[in-house]
Amino acid sequence: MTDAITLSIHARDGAARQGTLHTPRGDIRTPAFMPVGTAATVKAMRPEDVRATGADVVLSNTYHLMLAPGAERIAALGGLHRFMNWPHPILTDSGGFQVMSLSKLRKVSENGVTFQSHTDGSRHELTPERSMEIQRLLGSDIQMQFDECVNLPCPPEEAERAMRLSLRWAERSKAAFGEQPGRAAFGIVQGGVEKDLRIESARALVGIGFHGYAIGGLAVGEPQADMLAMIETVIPHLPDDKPRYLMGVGTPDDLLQSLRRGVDMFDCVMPTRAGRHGMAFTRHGRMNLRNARFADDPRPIDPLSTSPMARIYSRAYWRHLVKSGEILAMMGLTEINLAYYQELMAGARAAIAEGRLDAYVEDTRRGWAEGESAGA
RNA sequence: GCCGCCAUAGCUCAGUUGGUUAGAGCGCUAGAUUGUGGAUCUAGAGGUCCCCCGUUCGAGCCGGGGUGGCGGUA
Repeated sequence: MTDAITLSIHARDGAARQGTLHTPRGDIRTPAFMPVGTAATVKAMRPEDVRATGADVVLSNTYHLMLAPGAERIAALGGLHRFMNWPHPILTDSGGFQVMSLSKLRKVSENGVTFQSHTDGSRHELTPERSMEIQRLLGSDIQMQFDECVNLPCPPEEAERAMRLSLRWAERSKAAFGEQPGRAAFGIVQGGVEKDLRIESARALVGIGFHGYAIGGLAVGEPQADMLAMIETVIPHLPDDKPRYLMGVGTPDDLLQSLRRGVDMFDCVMPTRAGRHGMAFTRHGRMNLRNARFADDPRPIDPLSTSPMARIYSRAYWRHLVKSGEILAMMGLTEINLAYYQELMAGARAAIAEGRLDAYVEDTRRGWAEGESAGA
Protein backbone atom coordinates (compact mmCIF):
# COMPACT_ATOMS: atom_id res chain seq x y z
CA MET A 1 0.00 0.00 0.00
CA THR A 2 1.33 3.36 -0.98
CA ASP A 3 0.18 6.59 0.52
CA ALA A 4 0.24 8.56 -2.69
CA ILE A 5 -0.50 7.88 -6.30
CA THR A 6 2.82 7.89 -8.13
CA LEU A 7 4.02 7.00 -11.59
CA SER A 8 7.01 4.75 -12.18
CA ILE A 9 8.36 4.80 -15.71
CA HIS A 10 10.02 1.55 -16.69
CA ALA A 11 10.81 2.09 -20.33
CA ARG A 12 10.65 4.66 -23.12
CA ASP A 13 10.46 4.44 -26.88
CA GLY A 14 10.54 7.83 -28.54
CA ALA A 15 7.96 9.95 -26.73
CA ALA A 16 6.09 6.86 -25.54
CA ARG A 17 6.42 5.62 -21.97
CA GLN A 18 5.63 2.31 -20.32
CA GLY A 19 5.11 2.44 -16.61
CA THR A 20 3.04 1.73 -13.54
CA LEU A 21 0.70 4.11 -11.78
CA HIS A 22 0.74 2.97 -8.18
CA THR A 23 -2.43 3.37 -6.13
CA PRO A 24 -3.49 1.95 -2.77
CA ARG A 25 -6.14 -0.07 -4.57
CA GLY A 26 -3.69 -1.59 -7.02
CA ASP A 27 -1.33 -0.83 -9.85
CA ILE A 28 -2.37 0.58 -13.19
CA ARG A 29 -0.15 -0.58 -16.03
CA THR A 30 0.43 2.21 -18.54
CA PRO A 31 -0.36 2.89 -21.29
CA ALA A 32 -3.76 1.94 -19.91
CA PHE A 33 -7.24 1.72 -21.34
CA MET A 34 -10.04 2.36 -18.84
CA PRO A 35 -13.44 0.83 -19.66
CA VAL A 36 -16.27 3.26 -19.13
CA GLY A 37 -18.71 2.38 -16.35
CA THR A 38 -20.78 5.52 -16.28
CA ALA A 39 -23.63 4.44 -14.03
CA ALA A 40 -21.55 2.29 -11.68
CA THR A 41 -21.50 -0.49 -14.24
CA VAL A 42 -19.62 -1.29 -17.40
CA LYS A 43 -22.80 -1.98 -19.32
CA ALA A 44 -23.51 -5.64 -20.07
CA MET A 45 -20.48 -6.80 -18.07
CA ARG A 46 -20.01 -8.28 -14.61
CA PRO A 47 -17.15 -6.53 -12.79
CA GLU A 48 -15.18 -9.76 -12.49
CA ASP A 49 -15.44 -10.22 -16.26
CA VAL A 50 -14.25 -6.67 -16.85
CA ARG A 51 -11.28 -7.51 -14.67
CA ALA A 52 -10.67 -10.71 -16.65
CA THR A 53 -10.25 -8.73 -19.86
CA GLY A 54 -7.20 -7.14 -18.27
CA ALA A 55 -8.57 -3.83 -17.02
CA ASP A 56 -6.75 -2.29 -14.07
CA VAL A 57 -9.08 0.67 -13.63
CA VAL A 58 -12.55 1.73 -14.73
CA LEU A 59 -14.11 5.14 -15.21
CA SER A 60 -17.35 6.21 -13.63
CA ASN A 61 -19.27 9.42 -13.65
CA THR A 62 -20.19 12.20 -11.27
CA TYR A 63 -23.12 13.47 -13.31
CA HIS A 64 -24.93 10.15 -13.66
CA LEU A 65 -24.30 8.94 -10.10
CA MET A 66 -25.41 12.31 -8.72
CA LEU A 67 -28.76 11.92 -10.51
CA ALA A 68 -29.10 8.26 -9.60
CA PRO A 69 -28.77 6.78 -7.11
CA GLY A 70 -27.12 9.83 -5.48
CA ALA A 71 -23.66 10.36 -4.09
CA GLU A 72 -24.74 10.48 -0.44
CA ARG A 73 -26.58 7.18 -0.84
CA ILE A 74 -23.54 5.47 -2.33
CA ALA A 75 -21.38 6.89 0.44
CA ALA A 76 -23.79 5.54 3.05
CA LEU A 77 -23.62 2.14 1.38
CA GLY A 78 -19.85 2.07 1.75
CA GLY A 79 -18.64 3.87 -1.35
CA LEU A 80 -18.58 3.17 -5.04
CA HIS A 81 -16.02 0.34 -4.96
CA ARG A 82 -18.16 -1.72 -2.61
CA PHE A 83 -21.41 -0.64 -4.31
CA MET A 84 -20.37 -1.98 -7.72
CA ASN A 85 -18.03 -4.69 -6.40
CA TRP A 86 -14.96 -3.29 -8.14
CA PRO A 87 -12.15 -3.25 -5.54
CA HIS A 88 -9.62 -1.92 -8.02
CA PRO A 89 -8.93 1.72 -8.91
CA ILE A 90 -11.76 3.94 -10.12
CA LEU A 91 -11.42 7.24 -11.98
CA THR A 92 -14.40 9.54 -11.98
CA ASP A 93 -15.20 12.17 -14.55
CA SER A 94 -16.30 15.47 -13.06
CA GLY A 95 -19.59 15.77 -14.93
CA GLY A 96 -18.65 18.82 -16.95
CA PHE A 97 -18.78 16.91 -20.20
CA GLN A 98 -22.22 15.44 -19.49
CA VAL A 99 -23.72 18.72 -18.42
CA MET A 100 -22.86 19.97 -21.88
CA SER A 101 -23.73 16.86 -23.85
CA LEU A 102 -26.78 15.47 -22.07
CA SER A 103 -28.78 17.97 -20.08
CA LYS A 104 -31.75 19.61 -21.75
CA LEU A 105 -31.34 23.06 -20.32
CA ARG A 106 -28.17 24.48 -18.93
CA LYS A 107 -26.75 27.80 -17.97
CA VAL A 108 -23.05 28.29 -17.50
CA SER A 109 -21.96 30.95 -15.06
CA GLU A 110 -18.75 31.78 -13.27
CA ASN A 111 -19.93 29.78 -10.30
CA GLY A 112 -20.84 26.63 -12.19
CA VAL A 113 -23.58 25.10 -14.27
CA THR A 114 -27.30 24.94 -13.57
CA PHE A 115 -29.09 22.36 -15.64
CA GLN A 116 -32.10 20.13 -16.03
CA SER A 117 -31.67 16.38 -15.67
CA HIS A 118 -31.77 14.43 -18.94
CA THR A 119 -33.73 11.67 -17.19
CA ASP A 120 -36.49 13.36 -15.21
CA GLY A 121 -36.14 17.08 -15.86
CA SER A 122 -35.26 17.89 -12.25
CA ARG A 123 -33.08 20.95 -11.73
CA HIS A 124 -29.56 20.71 -10.35
CA GLU A 125 -26.49 22.83 -9.94
CA LEU A 126 -22.99 21.56 -10.38
CA THR A 127 -20.03 23.62 -9.26
CA PRO A 128 -16.36 22.72 -8.96
CA GLU A 129 -16.87 22.36 -5.21
CA ARG A 130 -19.93 20.11 -5.52
CA SER A 131 -18.35 17.97 -8.24
CA MET A 132 -15.29 17.33 -6.10
CA GLU A 133 -17.48 16.66 -3.06
CA ILE A 134 -19.43 14.04 -5.00
CA GLN A 135 -16.24 12.39 -6.22
CA ARG A 136 -14.95 12.32 -2.64
CA LEU A 137 -18.22 10.79 -1.42
CA LEU A 138 -17.99 8.13 -4.10
CA GLY A 139 -14.49 7.32 -2.89
CA SER A 140 -12.95 7.86 -6.30
CA ASP A 141 -9.23 7.14 -6.55
CA ILE A 142 -8.62 9.58 -9.39
CA GLN A 143 -10.84 12.66 -9.39
CA MET A 144 -11.15 14.97 -12.37
CA GLN A 145 -11.44 18.71 -12.10
CA PHE A 146 -14.76 20.28 -13.12
CA ASP A 147 -14.35 21.76 -16.59
CA GLU A 148 -16.24 23.06 -19.57
CA CYS A 149 -15.89 21.11 -22.77
CA VAL A 150 -16.86 22.70 -26.09
CA ASN A 151 -17.72 20.93 -29.32
CA LEU A 152 -15.48 21.40 -32.33
CA PRO A 153 -15.35 23.20 -34.58
CA CYS A 154 -15.82 26.27 -32.46
CA PRO A 155 -14.64 29.88 -32.75
CA PRO A 156 -11.26 30.55 -31.10
CA GLU A 157 -12.86 33.14 -28.82
CA GLU A 158 -15.29 30.53 -27.55
CA ALA A 159 -12.52 27.97 -27.01
CA GLU A 160 -10.53 30.62 -25.16
CA ARG A 161 -13.44 31.61 -22.92
CA ALA A 162 -14.14 27.97 -22.00
CA MET A 163 -10.43 27.28 -21.43
CA ARG A 164 -10.04 30.26 -19.07
CA LEU A 165 -13.20 29.35 -17.19
CA SER A 166 -11.93 25.78 -16.88
CA LEU A 167 -8.66 27.12 -15.48
CA ARG A 168 -10.48 29.10 -12.80
CA TRP A 169 -12.54 26.02 -12.04
CA ALA A 170 -9.30 24.01 -11.89
CA GLU A 171 -8.07 26.18 -9.02
CA ARG A 172 -11.35 25.78 -7.17
CA SER A 173 -11.41 22.03 -7.89
CA LYS A 174 -7.91 21.59 -6.53
CA ALA A 175 -8.76 23.57 -3.40
CA ALA A 176 -11.95 21.55 -2.91
CA PHE A 177 -10.04 18.30 -3.36
CA GLY A 178 -7.82 19.33 -0.47
CA GLU A 179 -5.66 16.59 0.97
CA GLN A 180 -6.78 13.03 0.29
CA PRO A 181 -3.89 10.60 0.88
CA GLY A 182 -3.91 7.78 -1.63
CA ARG A 183 -6.14 9.65 -4.02
CA ALA A 184 -5.32 11.87 -6.97
CA ALA A 185 -6.75 14.99 -8.58
CA PHE A 186 -6.22 15.57 -12.31
CA GLY A 187 -6.41 18.87 -14.15
CA ILE A 188 -7.79 19.07 -17.68
CA VAL A 189 -6.13 20.93 -20.55
CA GLN A 190 -8.60 22.71 -22.80
CA GLY A 191 -8.27 25.19 -25.67
CA GLY A 192 -9.91 23.67 -28.73
CA VAL A 193 -7.54 23.27 -31.67
CA GLU A 194 -5.61 26.47 -30.87
CA LYS A 195 -1.98 25.70 -30.07
CA ASP A 196 -1.35 28.83 -28.03
CA LEU A 197 -4.47 28.22 -25.95
CA ARG A 198 -3.50 24.62 -25.31
CA ILE A 199 0.00 25.62 -24.20
CA GLU A 200 -1.33 28.35 -21.94
CA SER A 201 -3.81 25.92 -20.42
CA ALA A 202 -1.17 23.25 -19.78
CA ARG A 203 1.29 25.68 -18.20
CA ALA A 204 -1.32 27.19 -15.93
CA LEU A 205 -2.53 23.79 -14.75
CA VAL A 206 1.03 22.71 -13.97
CA GLY A 207 1.37 25.92 -12.00
CA ILE A 208 -1.64 24.96 -9.91
CA GLY A 209 -0.15 21.50 -9.44
CA PHE A 210 -2.07 18.28 -10.01
CA HIS A 211 -1.26 14.61 -9.55
CA GLY A 212 -1.90 14.04 -13.22
CA TYR A 213 -2.94 15.92 -16.34
CA ALA A 214 -5.69 15.18 -18.80
CA ILE A 215 -6.10 16.48 -22.32
CA GLY A 216 -9.79 17.14 -22.82
CA GLY A 217 -11.97 18.49 -25.54
CA LEU A 218 -10.55 16.34 -28.31
CA ALA A 219 -12.13 13.74 -30.59
CA VAL A 220 -15.24 15.90 -30.53
CA GLY A 221 -15.62 16.45 -34.25
CA GLU A 222 -12.15 17.44 -35.48
CA PRO A 223 -9.96 15.34 -37.85
CA GLN A 224 -7.53 12.91 -36.23
CA ALA A 225 -4.60 14.96 -37.52
CA ASP A 226 -5.82 17.98 -35.53
CA MET A 227 -6.17 15.87 -32.41
CA LEU A 228 -2.65 14.47 -32.76
CA ALA A 229 -1.27 17.95 -33.39
CA MET A 230 -2.82 19.14 -30.13
CA ILE A 231 -1.33 16.17 -28.26
CA GLU A 232 2.11 16.96 -29.66
CA THR A 233 1.65 20.57 -28.67
CA VAL A 234 0.62 19.87 -25.09
CA ILE A 235 2.82 16.94 -24.03
CA PRO A 236 6.13 18.88 -23.83
CA HIS A 237 4.52 21.26 -21.34
CA LEU A 238 3.42 18.54 -18.94
CA PRO A 239 5.73 17.18 -16.21
CA ASP A 240 7.46 13.99 -17.25
CA ASP A 241 6.85 12.25 -13.94
CA LYS A 242 3.07 12.67 -13.92
CA PRO A 243 0.49 10.59 -15.82
CA ARG A 244 -1.11 12.01 -18.98
CA TYR A 245 -4.66 11.09 -19.75
CA LEU A 246 -6.36 11.66 -23.11
CA MET A 247 -10.04 11.90 -22.29
CA GLY A 248 -12.68 10.09 -24.30
CA VAL A 249 -10.36 8.61 -26.93
CA GLY A 250 -10.81 6.58 -28.97
CA THR A 251 -10.57 4.16 -31.87
CA PRO A 252 -7.78 1.55 -31.73
CA ASP A 253 -5.76 3.65 -34.15
CA ASP A 254 -6.34 6.80 -32.08
CA LEU A 255 -4.91 4.94 -29.09
CA LEU A 256 -1.76 3.80 -30.88
CA GLN A 257 -1.13 7.19 -32.46
CA SER A 258 -1.64 8.94 -29.13
CA LEU A 259 0.36 6.66 -26.85
CA ARG A 260 3.25 6.86 -29.28
CA ARG A 261 3.16 10.63 -28.62
CA GLY A 262 3.38 10.15 -24.87
CA VAL A 263 -0.17 9.56 -23.60
CA ASP A 264 -0.45 7.13 -20.67
CA MET A 265 -4.18 6.71 -20.10
CA PHE A 266 -7.34 6.49 -22.19
CA ASP A 267 -11.03 5.95 -21.75
CA CYS A 268 -13.68 5.60 -24.41
CA VAL A 269 -17.19 4.32 -24.87
CA MET A 270 -16.22 3.01 -28.30
CA PRO A 271 -15.63 -0.67 -27.43
CA THR A 272 -18.66 -0.91 -25.16
CA ARG A 273 -21.20 1.17 -27.05
CA ALA A 274 -20.15 -0.14 -30.47
CA GLY A 275 -20.27 -3.65 -29.04
CA ARG A 276 -23.86 -3.16 -27.93
CA HIS A 277 -24.68 -2.14 -31.49
CA GLY A 278 -23.10 -5.11 -33.20
CA MET A 279 -19.54 -3.95 -33.91
CA ALA A 280 -16.52 -6.07 -33.05
CA PHE A 281 -12.96 -4.74 -32.86
CA THR A 282 -10.36 -7.36 -33.70
CA ARG A 283 -6.77 -7.80 -34.83
CA HIS A 284 -8.28 -8.06 -38.31
CA GLY A 285 -10.03 -4.71 -38.08
CA ARG A 286 -13.60 -3.77 -37.44
CA MET A 287 -16.39 -6.24 -38.05
CA ASN A 288 -20.02 -5.13 -38.20
CA LEU A 289 -21.85 -8.30 -37.22
CA ARG A 290 -25.09 -6.85 -38.56
CA ASN A 291 -23.78 -7.32 -42.08
CA ALA A 292 -25.50 -9.98 -44.19
CA ARG A 293 -22.14 -11.43 -45.22
CA PHE A 294 -21.85 -13.03 -41.79
CA ALA A 295 -25.20 -14.81 -41.94
CA ASP A 296 -23.67 -18.13 -43.00
CA ASP A 297 -20.12 -17.62 -41.71
CA PRO A 298 -19.18 -20.51 -39.40
CA ARG A 299 -15.83 -19.00 -38.36
CA PRO A 300 -15.25 -17.52 -34.91
CA ILE A 301 -14.74 -13.76 -34.66
CA ASP A 302 -11.08 -14.18 -33.74
CA PRO A 303 -9.51 -17.54 -32.83
CA LEU A 304 -6.53 -15.75 -31.24
CA SER A 305 -8.56 -13.48 -28.94
CA THR A 306 -8.06 -13.66 -25.20
CA SER A 307 -11.87 -13.76 -24.92
CA PRO A 308 -13.54 -17.17 -25.20
CA MET A 309 -16.56 -15.39 -26.66
CA ALA A 310 -14.48 -14.53 -29.71
CA ARG A 311 -13.00 -18.00 -30.05
CA ILE A 312 -15.98 -20.30 -29.57
CA TYR A 313 -19.12 -18.96 -31.21
CA SER A 314 -19.56 -18.49 -34.94
CA ARG A 315 -19.98 -15.15 -36.69
CA ALA A 316 -23.31 -16.47 -37.97
CA TYR A 317 -24.41 -16.94 -34.35
CA TRP A 318 -23.33 -13.43 -33.37
CA ARG A 319 -25.14 -11.97 -36.35
CA HIS A 320 -28.27 -13.81 -35.33
CA LEU A 321 -27.99 -12.56 -31.75
CA VAL A 322 -27.36 -8.98 -32.87
CA LYS A 323 -30.20 -8.94 -35.40
CA SER A 324 -32.54 -10.44 -32.84
CA GLY A 325 -31.62 -7.88 -30.20
CA GLU A 326 -30.55 -10.58 -27.80
CA ILE A 327 -28.92 -9.59 -24.52
CA LEU A 328 -26.12 -12.07 -25.11
CA ALA A 329 -25.04 -10.13 -28.19
CA MET A 330 -24.35 -7.03 -26.09
CA MET A 331 -22.63 -9.04 -23.39
CA GLY A 332 -20.44 -10.99 -25.76
CA LEU A 333 -19.41 -8.23 -28.14
CA THR A 334 -18.70 -5.86 -25.24
CA GLU A 335 -16.38 -8.44 -23.71
CA ILE A 336 -14.70 -9.20 -27.04
CA ASN A 337 -14.06 -5.50 -27.63
CA LEU A 338 -12.75 -4.80 -24.14
CA ALA A 339 -10.48 -7.83 -24.43
CA TYR A 340 -9.13 -6.53 -27.72
CA TYR A 341 -8.55 -3.02 -26.37
CA GLN A 342 -6.64 -4.49 -23.42
CA GLU A 343 -4.66 -6.75 -25.72
CA LEU A 344 -3.77 -3.70 -27.80
CA MET A 345 -2.50 -1.90 -24.70
CA ALA A 346 -0.59 -4.96 -23.48
CA GLY A 347 1.04 -5.25 -26.88
CA ALA A 348 2.01 -1.59 -26.82
CA ARG A 349 3.47 -1.87 -23.32
CA ALA A 350 5.57 -4.88 -24.35
CA ALA A 351 6.68 -3.12 -27.52
CA ILE A 352 7.76 0.01 -25.64
CA ALA A 353 9.67 -2.11 -23.13
CA GLU A 354 11.51 -3.76 -26.01
CA GLY A 355 12.02 -0.58 -28.02
CA ARG A 356 10.00 -1.73 -31.03
CA LEU A 357 6.88 0.42 -30.79
CA ASP A 358 7.03 1.67 -34.37
CA ALA A 359 7.12 -1.89 -35.68
CA TYR A 360 4.27 -2.88 -33.40
CA VAL A 361 2.11 -0.02 -34.60
CA GLU A 362 2.94 -0.80 -38.20
CA ASP A 363 2.19 -4.52 -37.83
CA THR A 364 -1.04 -3.84 -36.00
CA ARG A 365 -2.31 -1.40 -38.59
CA ARG A 366 -1.38 -3.80 -41.37
CA GLY A 367 -3.42 -6.49 -39.64
CA TRP A 368 -6.48 -4.22 -39.60
CA ALA A 369 -6.07 -3.24 -43.24
CA GLU A 370 -5.51 -6.77 -44.50
CA GLY A 371 -8.39 -8.16 -42.49
CA GLU A 372 -10.83 -5.53 -43.68
CA SER A 373 -9.78 -5.75 -47.34
CA ALA A 374 -10.06 -9.54 -47.20
CA GLY A 375 -13.47 -9.35 -45.56
CA ALA A 376 -11.79 -10.91 -42.52
C1' G B 1 -77.25 -17.26 -52.67
C1' C B 2 -77.77 -12.06 -51.40
C1' C B 3 -75.84 -7.40 -49.06
C1' G B 4 -71.72 -4.49 -47.33
C1' C B 5 -66.54 -3.40 -46.74
C1' C B 6 -61.65 -4.14 -48.46
C1' A B 7 -57.25 -5.14 -52.09
C1' U B 8 -51.10 0.32 -52.95
C1' A B 9 -43.33 -1.75 -50.89
C1' G B 10 -41.58 -7.86 -47.13
C1' C B 11 -45.46 -6.08 -42.97
C1' U B 12 -49.09 -2.22 -41.23
C1' C B 13 -51.07 1.63 -43.90
C1' A B 14 -51.46 7.09 -46.14
C1' G B 15 -52.52 8.93 -50.98
C1' U B 16 -56.47 15.76 -51.51
C1' U B 17 -61.66 17.92 -56.72
C1' G B 18 -58.39 12.60 -61.80
C1' G B 19 -52.60 16.06 -63.16
C1' U B 20 -44.72 15.80 -63.24
C1' U B 21 -40.62 10.67 -61.11
C1' A B 22 -46.82 6.93 -56.03
C1' G B 23 -45.23 8.03 -50.07
C1' A B 24 -44.66 7.00 -44.40
C1' G B 25 -43.51 3.85 -40.19
C1' C B 26 -41.43 -0.76 -39.25
C1' G B 27 -38.39 -4.38 -41.61
C1' C B 28 -34.24 -5.13 -45.11
C1' U B 29 -29.02 -3.46 -47.14
C1' A B 30 -25.00 -0.42 -45.80
C1' G B 31 -22.54 3.78 -43.18
C1' A B 32 -21.75 6.88 -38.81
C1' U B 33 -20.89 6.45 -33.44
C1' U B 34 -14.69 8.88 -29.31
C1' G B 35 -14.74 12.10 -20.71
C1' U B 36 -22.20 6.18 -22.77
C1' G B 37 -29.57 7.16 -23.03
C1' G B 38 -29.51 -0.42 -24.73
C1' A B 39 -29.80 6.12 -27.63
C1' U B 40 -29.44 8.68 -32.13
C1' C B 41 -28.30 10.06 -37.05
C1' U B 42 -27.32 9.34 -42.54
C1' A B 43 -27.85 6.88 -47.11
C1' G B 44 -29.73 2.94 -50.26
C1' A B 45 -32.58 -1.15 -52.30
C1' G B 46 -37.51 -2.58 -52.77
C1' G B 47 -43.98 -1.29 -56.60
C1' U B 48 -47.78 -5.22 -62.80
C1' C B 49 -51.16 0.51 -57.11
C1' C B 50 -55.18 -7.58 -57.51
C1' C B 51 -56.63 -8.73 -63.05
C1' C B 52 -59.33 -7.32 -67.63
C1' C B 53 -62.22 -3.83 -70.31
C1' G B 54 -63.95 1.11 -70.59
C1' U B 55 -64.34 6.79 -69.78
C1' U B 56 -60.60 10.72 -70.32
C1' C B 57 -55.56 14.69 -73.26
C1' G B 58 -54.32 12.06 -68.69
C1' A B 59 -56.62 6.76 -63.99
C1' G B 60 -53.78 4.33 -57.66
C1' C B 61 -58.32 7.58 -57.76
C1' C B 62 -64.21 7.36 -62.04
C1' G B 63 -67.57 3.13 -64.47
C1' G B 64 -68.40 -2.23 -65.69
C1' G B 65 -66.88 -7.27 -65.20
C1' G B 66 -63.79 -10.81 -62.77
C1' U B 67 -60.62 -12.82 -58.76
C1' G B 68 -59.34 -13.03 -53.62
C1' G B 69 -60.17 -11.70 -48.37
C1' C B 70 -63.26 -10.09 -44.18
C1' G B 71 -68.07 -9.19 -42.02
C1' G B 72 -73.45 -9.61 -42.06
C1' U B 73 -77.65 -12.37 -43.56
C1' A B 74 -81.10 -16.62 -45.31
